[in-house]
Amino acid sequence: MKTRERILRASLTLFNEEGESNVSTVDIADVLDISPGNLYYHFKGKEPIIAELFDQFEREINQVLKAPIKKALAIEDNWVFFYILFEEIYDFRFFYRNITSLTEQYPKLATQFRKLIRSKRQTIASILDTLRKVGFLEMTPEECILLAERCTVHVTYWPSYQELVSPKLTTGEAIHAGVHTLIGQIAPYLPEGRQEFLALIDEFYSNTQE
Amino acid sequence: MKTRERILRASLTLFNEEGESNVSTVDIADVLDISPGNLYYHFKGKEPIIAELFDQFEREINQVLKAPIKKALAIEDNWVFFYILFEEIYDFRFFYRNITSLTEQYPKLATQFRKLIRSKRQTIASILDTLRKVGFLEMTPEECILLAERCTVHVTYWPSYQELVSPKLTTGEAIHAGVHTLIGQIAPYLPEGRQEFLALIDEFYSNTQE
DNA sequence: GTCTATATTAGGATAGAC
DNA sequence: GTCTATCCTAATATAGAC
Repeated sequence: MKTRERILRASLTLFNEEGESNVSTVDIADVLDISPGNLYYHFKGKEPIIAELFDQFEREINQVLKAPIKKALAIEDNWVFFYILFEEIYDFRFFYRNITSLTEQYPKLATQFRKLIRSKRQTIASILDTLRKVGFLEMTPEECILLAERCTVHVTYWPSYQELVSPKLTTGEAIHAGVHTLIGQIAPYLPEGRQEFLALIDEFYSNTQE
Repeated sequence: MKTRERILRASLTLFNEEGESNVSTVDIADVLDISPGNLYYHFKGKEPIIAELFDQFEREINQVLKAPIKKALAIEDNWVFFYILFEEIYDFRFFYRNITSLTEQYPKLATQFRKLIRSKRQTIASILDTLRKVGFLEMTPEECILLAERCTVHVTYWPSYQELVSPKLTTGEAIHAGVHTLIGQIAPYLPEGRQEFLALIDEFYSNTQE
């Protein structure tokens, strides 16, 4: 693998594990056994590294976001959609752990992040709206918009919350808990059988663990 | 006002406005027109300042949290409760803007913050449970617990979300939007009339603006 | 209590040899 | 492309005079 690519990978790992602000250019060079000078030959500093990582994240998440729009969704597809969305976020979770300080330090990120969140909200809203129109969910269009916004907050901040209150969970457990809580948010709009619905999602999770 | 107290006030303002990591001890000394040496006479650095600010926040928020438990609640009292809770959080919002990096840098904070969030969840859960028991909300005890957790995530991260997606809102507008969205989360468990319920909260807000 | 002056350190960044 | 050496800067922290 080329040095440039190795720097990106190592940075992502370190940022996720230690938090971006706790990782210096020297730290990155250290784990790669290259000199700081070498690192600076490839990237002028942390900022361009982060910018490139974000571009990569943006591309991947946009793949995820545009997938469900294509087809009318079966219910289980939605669960899968949220699992994949959370997994993607976990892969680049350092962006979410400290959104505010990152966007303060790298103003370009603020614009990109805002745009990303808007896309997420938009996608979630159209999924919910589809489910509403086919009668699977019983709600007004206004409620649908509010719900989409709450779901957006949820997918954006759940990983941070989880890490704060239960730092010992594995990623898989944290993601499942996130999806479960998210679905719990949608369940009350089912015309009936919301308990059964929540049980189904747990069953689904158990199956994926085998 | 004593210098020690002035340092605390100025630090809180600066932290809220600029973000904790963007404020140095020299910055704090500057706005107060005192020397960095003088600041270090009163506090050994930013850490003890932050620790003392958090203690203060903890005391105040605990006042807020234990209030609603005392009495059976009228519905409007709950709105007021959430307004006050959000206001308190906004007063010390720098803690919430970057929970993760703060708790990484000051590990003591992590423990305290976790405890605080547990109290919040506990209080919200008992409010909801009361409303459930009197039949105002229709849900199982399990749903009640899930809802309390979602509400906790919401009050914890809403300010950050709001600041990210709509940085131009005034504090008052942001808080109202936060309460509105929060109530929207509870509304679906009303046996009936959830639209009217949401309209009520807006009306309530308009009244407070006069 | 408060100041000035200074020490220390860590991180970001570059020049020039290989 | 990579290294070594070095510089610059900002932030933390302390010593000692007033």
